[in-house]
Amino acid sequence: MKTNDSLLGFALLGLLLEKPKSGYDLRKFFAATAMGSFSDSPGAIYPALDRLERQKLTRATVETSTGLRKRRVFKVTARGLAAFKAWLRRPLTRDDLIHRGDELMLRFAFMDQTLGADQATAFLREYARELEGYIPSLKAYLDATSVNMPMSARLAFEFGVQEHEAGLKWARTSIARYEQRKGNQE
Amino acid sequence: MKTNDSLLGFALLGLLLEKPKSGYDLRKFFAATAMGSFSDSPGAIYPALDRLERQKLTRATVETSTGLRKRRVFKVTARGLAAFKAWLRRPLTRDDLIHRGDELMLRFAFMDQTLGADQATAFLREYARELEGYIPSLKAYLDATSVNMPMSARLAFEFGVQEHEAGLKWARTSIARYEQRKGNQE
DNA sequence: GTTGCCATGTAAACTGTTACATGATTTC
DNA sequence: GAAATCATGTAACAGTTTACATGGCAAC
Repeated sequence: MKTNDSLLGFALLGLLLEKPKSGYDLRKFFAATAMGSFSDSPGAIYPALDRLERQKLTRATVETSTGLRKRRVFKVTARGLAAFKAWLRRPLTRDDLIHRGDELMLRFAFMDQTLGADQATAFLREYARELEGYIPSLKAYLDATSVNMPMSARLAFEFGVQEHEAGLKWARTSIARYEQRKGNQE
Repeated sequence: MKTNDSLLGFALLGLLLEKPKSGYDLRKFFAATAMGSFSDSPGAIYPALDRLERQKLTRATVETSTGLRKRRVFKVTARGLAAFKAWLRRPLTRDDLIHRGDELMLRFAFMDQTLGADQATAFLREYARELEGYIPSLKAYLDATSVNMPMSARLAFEFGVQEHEAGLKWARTSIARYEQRKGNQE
């Protein structure tokens, strides 16, 4: 079921799940919100929409009613929803932590909407646990190798460590917020 | 002097400036250190080295002496050093902050070595100042739009804000460290 | 009747991924 | 002489950027 390796495809699916949209709507959305780091260029979005449709993850219907030029409005199919959920549920690896932090955040952002709060909380716990293992090993590596680095190189490396530490802190307070909300609802 | 838009090209220049190396050396380095998020695949590195050479930013000399298979060892030319410095000195824009954080860190990592501590400190000050302007506007945007977001989407957005706050904190302590070192040397 | 916005699309160039191919030399 | 390691490279494919092209309608 390996859809498409491009983050853009999943971002589009997630946005289309909320409500069917045209390519132009999506472009405007990306231009307005600077979400993730997706470009609003037609040369990226229209081909990506074509790919989704070829894989039958979306289906387009042409609107002429609106008076303006014809719009192609895309809806996510059942197959598309399944592929999207499979993406959200992928196991979290250390490699994701190191090389695909953006993708993890994108997945999490859509999780509440699509899988519910419990799954979102479980994801945060997994994320935190993985960081708890990774950060010490990264620090050990830094200590071992940074001795003869120029100062700015060492500081840049430390920045990387601190980013992960900020991520861990964020995950913990986020878990607490989910639990708090759950407590209030009962 | 617009070299090459690929970060990899600049990363290679920076590493070659420290000491001339072969493609294989560079691959091993990327494999061992997971620096930035550069791949150690030959399909990325050898073509990138070819590009640098075509632009006369590096020059290769073939070694046969080592006994093994011939190595192509790359040296940065004067032109290459100039292009590299121009890259390091590019003005820092808000767009860099939002979309090219990795590139800024890579530039900073090489700064001490190539431009000296004073320029590196100046860069940190610019970075901090730009963040001081950007973070409040990002928070205002978050407050305005997050009201009707699902919780996980709002949290993902907050993560983005907190990453920038961690960056600001990092920049301030890094400036202090440069100043401290300068004080000690005098 | 020209400017501007809505809305779609395409073509060329560049970069990176994956996977394969090759040649030489040391080690067992 | 088989396997491992050193070292270089290429071919096919996917995705993005940039820039251009087009067409209809609205407003002035």
